[in-house]
Amino acid sequence: MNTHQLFHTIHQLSRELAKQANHTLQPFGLYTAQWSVLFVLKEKGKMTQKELCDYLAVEAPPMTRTIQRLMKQGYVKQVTGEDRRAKIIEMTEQSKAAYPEWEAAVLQMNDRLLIGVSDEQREYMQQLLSSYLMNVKENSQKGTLHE
Amino acid sequence: MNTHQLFHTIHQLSRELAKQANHTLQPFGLYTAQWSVLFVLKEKGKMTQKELCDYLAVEAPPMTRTIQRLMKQGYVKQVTGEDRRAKIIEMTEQSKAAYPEWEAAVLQMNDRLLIGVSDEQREYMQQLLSSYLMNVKENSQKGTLHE
DNA sequence: TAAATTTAGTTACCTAGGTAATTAATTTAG
DNA sequence: CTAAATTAATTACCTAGGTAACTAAATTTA
Repeated sequence: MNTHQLFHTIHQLSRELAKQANHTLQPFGLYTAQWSVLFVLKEKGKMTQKELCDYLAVEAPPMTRTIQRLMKQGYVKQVTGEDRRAKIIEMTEQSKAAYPEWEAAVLQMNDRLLIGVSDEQREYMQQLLSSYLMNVKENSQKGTLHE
Repeated sequence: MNTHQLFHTIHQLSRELAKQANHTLQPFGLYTAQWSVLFVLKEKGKMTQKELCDYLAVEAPPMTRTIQRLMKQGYVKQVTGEDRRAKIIEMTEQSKAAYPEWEAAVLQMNDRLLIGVSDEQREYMQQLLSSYLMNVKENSQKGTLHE
């Protein structure tokens, strides 16, 4: 009963947060997947698609789709670098200009959703979840390891 | 930075756990969505689709799909009751017979993924996440409330 | 250096879940 | 008792993300 419940709560919370985020981003024509890429690009500067995949822990195909969509909207541009396989992604002037407004909306949402959760609780929750995530990633490989 | 990170960790953990669960259930021809329904039916007995939706916090359309699939596999049957709008869902003899094997595999997986997380930590994590989830659901309505 | 292997990205197809609109049955008002 | 409103489920279409198979470029290896 216990472990099932934990799984279910995490899953439900993830969906609920995504729903809220999409609702918050809707006025700007953005969805959570696109927002996550823009957020990372703003923090880290230009990156290849591979680096974005690794950083966001997403497989390559969904990343391709998200980036193609961001390009269509004019929020991101692709540049070919030294390695002609890789595509370097960077924000456009347009999205750099609009970014502060998007971020403000997201931060306001985060604050609203965390009303009633103390800083300490949030901090500890982050710590527990990170450690659990690491465990899952480590222990998942044991099933497929050969000896 | 903090609240973004929390969101990201929850999302990533949810996906990683689903991936593991799908991998565990694959030999039985089941996916997580189907398993979650079978698990609830086993615990609670026969239920209408609406009750399943409420219990699992999933919208009606995905539930319709999951149930149709379970019916095709012969794991579940639909019965019309008093209220001829509602469809009552119950497990078949086939799935009742196979259930213990499925459950054993899932419990073994849960235990494996929780290696390195103490019972206390798991308990507290559950508590924090539940309280956060309740918060999110409450505070989400404030945005759309009229006064 | 030529051949084999690896790597970055894309395409096609899959599951999971959400919203909006629709249908049919049931309740509630008038 | 009839008309309006509500409710359970479905259909159609959307986003998010995953796997497998493929292409093209770069790197290893023989």
